[in-house]
Amino acid sequence: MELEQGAAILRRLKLKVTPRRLEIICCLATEYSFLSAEEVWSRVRLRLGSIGLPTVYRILDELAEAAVITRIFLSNRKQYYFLCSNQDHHHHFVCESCHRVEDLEQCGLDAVSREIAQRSGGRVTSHILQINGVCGACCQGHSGVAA
Amino acid sequence: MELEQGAAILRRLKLKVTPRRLEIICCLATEYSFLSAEEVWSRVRLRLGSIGLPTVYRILDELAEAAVITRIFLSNRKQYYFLCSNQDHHHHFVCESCHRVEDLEQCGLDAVSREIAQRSGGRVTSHILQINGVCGACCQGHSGVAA
DNA sequence: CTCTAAATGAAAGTTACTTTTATTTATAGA
DNA sequence: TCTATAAATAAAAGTAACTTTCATTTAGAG
Repeated sequence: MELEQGAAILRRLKLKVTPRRLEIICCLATEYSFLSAEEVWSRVRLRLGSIGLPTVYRILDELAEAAVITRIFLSNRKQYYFLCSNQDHHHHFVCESCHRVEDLEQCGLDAVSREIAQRSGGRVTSHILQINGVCGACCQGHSGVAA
Repeated sequence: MELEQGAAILRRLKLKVTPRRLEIICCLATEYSFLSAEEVWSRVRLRLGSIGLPTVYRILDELAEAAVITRIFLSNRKQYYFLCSNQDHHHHFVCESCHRVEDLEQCGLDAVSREIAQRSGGRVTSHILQINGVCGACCQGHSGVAA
């Protein structure tokens, strides 16, 4: 992702365009795997020289709240993040071995939202759909990374 | 849920049938809301007299790993748990206001598993599908509980 | 250029679990 | 029923993933 694309995202969110935010967006955009906050921290420190871990947490949280990046749920209680260039609404297949993320076809949950609204008068605000497994490469014996 | 049903679940999992495990299963079975570990702890303490919090965590984790109970994901980083008497594979609509959980129709993700296997040779091990929103009662102005 | 609100760093704090170890208990087998 | 033993539990201490606070810096509007 070009810097200008990151800047455009930040302007759309009415966030100031700062070097830290740009680096974090670029860092995630060049990864095919989901990353923990600490992993993002160590990567962007290489390029920025110094950045505080609370800043990383704050920026990741902003981006996740704005749905620019996706939270990945693992059974440990760490949060992981992934930025997908595909901006249509869709979901992910997450490899538990190498942490690579693949796109899935668009989800069919609009019907579910309508069902809930009609059945009980409720309102859907968000949903989580994440498929976990082991990707093709890892199934064929490539070693993954530690969770 | 009767005690004997809880005992049957534990025997199926090859876990010893202990008063703590039975109380935790019964506690969750009589709730229409998802509960945190601390909430489970305070409820079962009323009936057991005393139980350690690590025991609660261990038992909840065992039951969640065995898919007897469902983990609920919120944006805070606490884990929540829900026991659904419906033992068919299905998913939940979670009210962010009152923490009540409603069943959804059976999910259509078998096709997704097949797609992944065919496309890349990967293997699906589990998935998370959770719909968040505000239930009918809460939309109509009933006050919920604090998250 | 200046001003102001937003962003950041550093340090300390919080909390949701987790580990460890000694003790107790469910239960399989005698 | 009794006993042995492996599993379960309690209590206390520990860990780690964030989070808060507050002083300083900086982006961006005017």
